[in-house]
This record gives sequence, structure tokens and C-alpha cells, in this order.
Amino acid sequence: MELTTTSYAILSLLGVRPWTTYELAQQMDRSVGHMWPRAASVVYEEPKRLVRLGLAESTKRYTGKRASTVYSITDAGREALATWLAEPGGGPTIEFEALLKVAFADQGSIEALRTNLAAVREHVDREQARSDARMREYATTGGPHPDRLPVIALAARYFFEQEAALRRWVEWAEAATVEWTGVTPDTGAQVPPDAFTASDVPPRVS
Amino acid sequence: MELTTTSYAILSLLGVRPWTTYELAQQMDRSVGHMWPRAASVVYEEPKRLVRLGLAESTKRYTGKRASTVYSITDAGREALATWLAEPGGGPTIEFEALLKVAFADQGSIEALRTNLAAVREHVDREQARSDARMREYATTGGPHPDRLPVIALAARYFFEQEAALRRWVEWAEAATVEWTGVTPDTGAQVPPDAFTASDVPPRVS
DNA sequence: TTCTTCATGTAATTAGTTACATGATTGA
DNA sequence: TCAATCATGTAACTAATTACATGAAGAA
Repeated sequence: MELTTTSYAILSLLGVRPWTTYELAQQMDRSVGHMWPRAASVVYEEPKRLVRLGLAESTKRYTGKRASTVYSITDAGREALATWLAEPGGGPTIEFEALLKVAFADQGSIEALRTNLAAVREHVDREQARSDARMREYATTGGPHPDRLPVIALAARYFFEQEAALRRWVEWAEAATVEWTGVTPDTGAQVPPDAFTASDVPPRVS
Repeated sequence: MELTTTSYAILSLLGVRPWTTYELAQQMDRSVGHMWPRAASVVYEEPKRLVRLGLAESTKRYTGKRASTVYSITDAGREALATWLAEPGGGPTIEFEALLKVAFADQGSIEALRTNLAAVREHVDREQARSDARMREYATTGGPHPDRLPVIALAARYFFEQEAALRRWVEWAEAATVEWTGVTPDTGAQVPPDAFTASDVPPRVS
């Protein structure tokens, strides 16, 4: 019975402080889910498995007569976590359906292409608004775990860069296709002149 | 029996030209897999399903006495593909184990953090080298499907931006942590001064 | 009283991975 | 003749998703 990366993601959260499964599921939405997205149902199962393995323990709590189970990490859990953290993790893998549709847009209509570019733009609008708010929160209040701010800052900056890159791309793509009348060379699609040269590379951050 | 995005990814490839499953599996490695990564075994199964649904058809071919099956799209397949392409696709979802380890590095050692940043750098080195070669190929030879170049250029540019962003991030993160003696504020980790302000935003592509 | 959030699950299904296996062909 | 590549699978497994279900507490 091997632990998965998902198990360790949960265990990492338990290392920060004790949580109920409900709170863990929420964290999956607001933070961890951006780098390791999983459905709520696995978040409800995983802590129980960690308990079975002695890496976490559970205590019941009551709010009136409503029960909730709080999970916390054990010493064995901390050890397993540290071991896992020391091994090099995998690079980013991306699933991007809208991009898939862009890449094969020549088999559809020009409208379909524009629809998908618009979808990406709306997506990045939402994500950036969300990130901006989050960033401001960290900068002003320090967030719920100020002692974790140094490492949180590292991760947050990744999303900032990633979203900025996505925005640059979609704006470039919309501009590059605005004069297209079709989706293949013979119907009015052109290779953007700067497509494979890209001298306008964003500068390295100093 | 609904089609998945994976089915449509295969169908999109069949829309370009006929392929054997072996060739499809290769394409998964070299192109489609970057935006929709799937194991080879599903690539071997999916075309059969498309045939059952009348969206593709198969013909046997022989090289000496070695048989191979070539799959091609049908008219019904083209129709289904066009319909799918017209619907807005999902935005990028990212799975990034090394980043997860960076985000929770405060529960491990400073060495573990550096190991993971190094892993990301090596990852991006490999990916960029691969992309550079690909880009040069497109710019010089036009690639195996010159008529598809306009849309391919759109997709290729996304990976270019994405990899550049990853490189900027990892270089920034390595620089920001180089003087850290530990992984928490009290052991010598600091919030990088430019972490949440980021005035050095890469400019929009003109 | 009604809506939202808190709180916790389960059942059914499926999409996907890993590992293994086989044999032909081609080029060195 | 040997290694690499071509070519195609299958079996076993499992991680994960979707959909559904329930009920308490608190705020308006």
C-alpha cells in the first residue's frame, strides 16, 4: 500500500496544522488544488488512509451536536513527509483542452478558433483577478500562516508568472488571428511573422 | 458511450491524415502529449472505439509479412470533430509535484528545497532544448504538414511562453533562496522583497 | 422561515497507468 | 548476429471522477 502524491499533498497540509476533512477540501480549492488538483471525494478518503498507516491521527470535536473529525500529523507522519520532500518532484504536466482545439482549429471553423481563444482569455481574466486578490492579502495581512510566507511567496510567484505568460500568449494569438478570414493558408490564415523567431522574449527577472 | 477529450484528441490526429496506432502513440509523445498527455495503451484502444462508433475506419497494410492497421477518419468523424471544436474547451490545469514540494518546503530541509528547484531547472533545460529544435525545424523546413503551420504556430508559441515563464520563475527562485540558511523565518528564510509587488512584469507582446 | 455554509460521506463507474509480452524488420 | 526500432497488444489494477445523499448550524 504505497502513498501517492495526493496522499503526500494531504499530509503536507496536516503538517501545517490540524484540519477537518471539510477544511482540507476547501484548501484543495484555494491553494493546493492549483498545483495538484483533486476532487473533494479523495480528500475525504485520504486522511483515513493516513490514519490507518499511523501517519495521522483523528480526534472528534463537537459544535453543539454536530460532529466533526480533526486530523493531525504524527511523528511518523512528519518523518515520512520529510523523506518525500527530499526527493526531486516531477515537472509540470499540463492538460489544456482549449489549446488542443486551437492546435487542430484547421479542421473546424474560424469562429470555433475565436471561441476558444475567447474562452482562454476569460479563464485568465478570472485566474488573474483571483491571484491579484490573494497577492494583496499576503502583502498586507501576511496571510493565515505568516511563518510560511517565504515558501508561499515562492509558489505564488510561479502562478503569477504562469498566468502572465498565458495572458501574453492569448493576447498575441488574438492579435495574430484578427485578420484571418479562415483557418487554413488557402482560406486566409497566415503564419504570424514573429511566430518562430520571438525576439520579443520577455526579459529575465533581475 | 460518450467520447472523452482523449477520444477527440485522437480523432483530431486522424483528421490530419491516416495513422497506424504506433504512429499515433508517437505523436502523443512529440506533440499532442504536451497539451493532453496520455499513456500509449489508451492510444492503442481509442481508435478501435472510434471505429465502433463509425467515426473512423481501419485498413490493414503489410510490410513483408508484418501487419499494421491504418486508421482514417470518416465523414461522420469529421462532423463530430467540427462540432467538438466549436465548443469552448477548458483552461489549463497543471499538475506540478516539484512545486508542491517547494510550497511545503518549510517542513523539510533547505537541501530538499534546493534539490527541487534544481529538478525544475533541469526539466526546463530539457524542454527548452527540445522546443528550440522543434521551432527551428518549423522555421526552416515548414514541418511535415506545412498547410497546418498557421495553427501549429499558435500552439507552439504557447509552449514557448510557458517554458520561458517557468525558466524565469526558477531562476528567480534560486536567486531569492541562495542566501537562505534555513527554510523558515527563524532559521534564515526571508520573503523575497519583490515577491508580492512584481513591478518587473514582463511586457506584453506587441 | 429560508438560504447558505458547515460537515461528511458513499456508490457506481471509468479513465488511465504500469507492467508485461510477442514477434518482425532494418541497419550496423 | 545483434541491437534498435517497428508494431500491437492485454491483464491487472487503481486512482479519481461524478453524482447523490443527509442533516445541523447560523445568519438574514
